[in-house]
Amino acid sequence: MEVDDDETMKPKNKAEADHPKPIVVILVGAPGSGKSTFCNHVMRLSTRPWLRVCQDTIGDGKAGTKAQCLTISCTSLKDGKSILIDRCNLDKEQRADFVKLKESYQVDVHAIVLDLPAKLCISRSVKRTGHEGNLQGGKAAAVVNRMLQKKELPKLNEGFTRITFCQNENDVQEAINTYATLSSSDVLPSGIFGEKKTDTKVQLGIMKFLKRVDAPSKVTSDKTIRELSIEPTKENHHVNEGKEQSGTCPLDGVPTLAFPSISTADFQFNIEKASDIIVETVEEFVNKIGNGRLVLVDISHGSKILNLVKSKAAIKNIDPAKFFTFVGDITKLCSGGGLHCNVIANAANWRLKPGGGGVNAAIFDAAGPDLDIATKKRAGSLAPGNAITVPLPSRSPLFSNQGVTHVIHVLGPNMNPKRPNCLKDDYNVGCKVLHEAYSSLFENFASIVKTLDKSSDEFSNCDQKVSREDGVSFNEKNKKFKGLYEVGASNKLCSVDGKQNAGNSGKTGGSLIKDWGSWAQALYKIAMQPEKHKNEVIEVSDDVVVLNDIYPKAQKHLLVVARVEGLDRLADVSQDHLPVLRIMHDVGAKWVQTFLKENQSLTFRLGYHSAPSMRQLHLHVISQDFDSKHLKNKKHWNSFNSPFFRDSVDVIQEISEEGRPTLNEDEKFMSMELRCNRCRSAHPNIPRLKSHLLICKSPFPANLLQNGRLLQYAPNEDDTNY
DNA sequence: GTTCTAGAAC
DNA sequence: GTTCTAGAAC
Repeated sequence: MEVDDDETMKPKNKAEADHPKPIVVILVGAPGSGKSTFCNHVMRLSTRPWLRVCQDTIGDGKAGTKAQCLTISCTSLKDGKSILIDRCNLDKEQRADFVKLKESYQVDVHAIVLDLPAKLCISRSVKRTGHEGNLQGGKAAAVVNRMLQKKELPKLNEGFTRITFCQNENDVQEAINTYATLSSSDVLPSGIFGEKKTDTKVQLGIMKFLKRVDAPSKVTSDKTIRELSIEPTKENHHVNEGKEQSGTCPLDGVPTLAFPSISTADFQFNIEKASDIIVETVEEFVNKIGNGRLVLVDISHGSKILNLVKSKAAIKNIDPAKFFTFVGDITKLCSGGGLHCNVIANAANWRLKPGGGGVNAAIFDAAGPDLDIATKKRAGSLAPGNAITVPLPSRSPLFSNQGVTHVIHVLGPNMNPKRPNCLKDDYNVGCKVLHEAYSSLFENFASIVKTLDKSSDEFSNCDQKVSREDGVSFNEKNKKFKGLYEVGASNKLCSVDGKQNAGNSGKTGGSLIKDWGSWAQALYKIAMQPEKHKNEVIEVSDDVVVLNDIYPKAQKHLLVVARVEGLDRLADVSQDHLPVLRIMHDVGAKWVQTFLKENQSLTFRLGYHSAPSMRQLHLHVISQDFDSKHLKNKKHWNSFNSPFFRDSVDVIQEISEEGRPTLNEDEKFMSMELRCNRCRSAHPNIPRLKSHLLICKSPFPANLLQNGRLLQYAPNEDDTNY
């Protein structure tokens, strides 16, 4: 791909050169940060017509109002003059009206953030005399301090096309040079420049969730910051190789789809036609993606497709907050460009295979082998004009480093005779297929946004911050409990008089005493006297009683309770109990078949809690949707979705082979991070997990699919009509 | 097991 | 200010 060495882009046609677009540059900085100096330097050196709009002097040399600043800004933009908004603009609200000029006048709006040390601003303010804003001397310190407290750094989603952060004099000088040398016809690339990764405001909760409670300690040098910016010069790419920063992308809470131009590279689709289709389809979908936004990304500064799309989108008046173009590497938008995109589109090949060069190779490469595996689970191929969403496993570097939760593979039409399914020059079909491809892509994204909307207005925290690999070894046994287990096992069949000691029954003849609270006796009482609990019991036999869990943790949640006196919990089980365990399993499995006849989409798991809260051995028969208002906390989740839950089939096998079951009683299982039982993605809290569960359609992990641990609908040949 | 609630997190 | 967690009481 073509890469411009020059940061600026020259106009692509004569019309553009004849009518250069003015730009709005909003200075953001405390008093004393050097805003006026910045403006003066730029205006002195620049050949472009500029107007400095300074609220301190706008009223005939005296302080004026924001409205006056806006009026004069409008007039200047109409005259083709670029403007420098020289006021503090420290919070979003102060800037908003000026950012809106972008829509009214179809101009780029840039921010220059003079984020210099407070001390410096104060000392300059204190020292200076004759300041336009009458802010000097002793009171300056207090004012600057107060203003800095409510400082809100600008973000792209406010509507800025470009933001430059300056944290020291060198940064300022560089920004002055950039703007001073900007001719009337030059256009600066979009994006965030010069942002210090260490200053990124990452919420503590998120860091904690990532198990990176310590704030990032690595201070990046100024040079490094530039390398991490989105400027994709060859040199930068080389230097920056393998140096992505992880988890430090600003979280602005907006679901964002980054997508490359489909079919215009290797598939040689006409760029002019492609740009029309992109803009048309974006226009069609921009109001169907909720609070989401679409970003067309290209790695090259001089990208023709980006420029074409940008200008056509402006003509169509597409909301620039909902759709914009971005120069950067689509696999490094967060770490390299400061733009968090939770979803990225891949210009895939029909086999959905890695490699081949271009975006496809880059994305598969950056995502690691997990993307290939996850893709294969979804589909083996893709037809032109289609798109398919693949949730990215959380261990993928693209997930952990860039916050990408989904990759949408898209296949566009091919016009290249050297590639499969070439349409030759049939643009009638080609345009239709490309439109379909983008439609399908945006539909996929819309459905992701929809599900995220359900979960929270603070979307970004949900999936993006998930990154850590499991820190807990599932097979690790807890020594303390293993010891207790052995005592329990040695006391097998030790009878307990529950009636005599209802509140404190336990094992005698050993040191292990299990103190069952009075509230923990309910199942025991029902198992012993089911006739007294006819309303609760749905099946009773000599060996078991079956009842609905009164606080079901899923759509279907039954308990099969053993009617063996003294068999309080799994720790009490020995080979002597194998028959009753098998009966419990069979009864559970029979109920599953009943439920599956009603609802074929359910999946069930049968198992025991390693350390139950309720007395009397009971088998949980639970559907795997976990769609229940009673599932409220981490313990609820982990008791069914960590090694704490022991599958009935495994328990039976272990007892048969080793004489006793493995217990995973350790409290650590209850505090494990909340991971989806299907796709294994981690979630920060129960509400977010539950929102995710409602939409996750991933297949169950391999370990659950083995040994009959999961019970699912299997069509019976007798039931078929053919 | 749940409910209640303080206080932490957002 | 609201949401969420986690510990105590039952």
